[in-house]
Amino acid sequence: MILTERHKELIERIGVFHEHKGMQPLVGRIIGLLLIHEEGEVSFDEIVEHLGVSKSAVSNALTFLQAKGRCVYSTRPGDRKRYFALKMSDWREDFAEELENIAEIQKFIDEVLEVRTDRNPEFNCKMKDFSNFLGFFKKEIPVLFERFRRQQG
Amino acid sequence: MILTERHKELIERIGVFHEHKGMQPLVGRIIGLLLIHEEGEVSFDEIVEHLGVSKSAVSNALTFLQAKGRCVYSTRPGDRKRYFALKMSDWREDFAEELENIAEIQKFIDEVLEVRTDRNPEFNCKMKDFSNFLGFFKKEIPVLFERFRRQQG
DNA sequence: TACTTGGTTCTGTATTTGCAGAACCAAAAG
DNA sequence: CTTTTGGTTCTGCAAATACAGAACCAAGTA
Repeated sequence: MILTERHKELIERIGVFHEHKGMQPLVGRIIGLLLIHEEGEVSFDEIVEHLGVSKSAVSNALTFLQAKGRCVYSTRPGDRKRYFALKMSDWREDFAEELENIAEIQKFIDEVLEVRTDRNPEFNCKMKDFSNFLGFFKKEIPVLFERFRRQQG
Repeated sequence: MILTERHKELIERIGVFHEHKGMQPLVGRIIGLLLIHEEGEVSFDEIVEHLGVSKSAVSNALTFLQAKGRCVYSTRPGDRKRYFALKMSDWREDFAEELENIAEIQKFIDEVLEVRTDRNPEFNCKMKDFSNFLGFFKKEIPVLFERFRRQQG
């Protein structure tokens, strides 16, 4: 597959987006390439060539993506190459996990409430309120997915 | 206020949590300290002493937190010190913003769908499905807050 | 057997990050 | 005016990051 300027520019932007989420630059670019590539499956050396980076960098980035469960590879009979693809099928679990991660702050809020005195009841009250919302939010996550499923039919 | 070992250890854990979100270490520690401190308002030099860091580092971290709108300071008559506090009142807006941020991936998914061919319809279909969910999710965010408000009465 | 292919692991390095320390500045106090 | 207080800005550096390049390895090929 030949990448146009538009493709390349979009890959860069997807890369930067993922950098902001804490991933290393190349990992984000690879996600972009795997999203954009027509077949959805891209060989190791195609990644090296399209992104213009070293084999070692690609090897490390792919190991990371596989460890995170965001990427898998398949092989083909009579072909030693590995063809890498995103696990798009897992978007529900991945997204739910992200939501639960941001709600993790509740654990800390609750621990803080345990060690706080009553000297600033208003502050404590707002924290308690936030904690209650986070508890509510976590319970609502599966409900949200269920409602989406029904709405889609 | 004197910080116990438990306080200090909790501040560290809150710091690491925020580091994972992409903040620099000291910023996370300061958030922890402001959460734990009884009065909720902490002077500049108290931060320096409790966290054992330099004035310059604290100055930069506080500037960052204020720019992000997560922190404000107040002053007291006849006292030139600034007392810093978290904007706990803004947790709704902050949390909503975080949710919208993680849903931002939809923009990229849609752009990718525009440039993709039909050579892998199954992959495209899963992406479309994800995009639809993200659209649904964004609309549901305010609904979620409203339902929480009613439930709390 | 030696050679190629496909990828991994090791070593070194340019760049970036995160902070310390000192110089600095503005406002208040003496 | 000089000194002190409270905080900011500038300079420099130690450590971490992210990658290149080379050595390396296992499995297949000639």
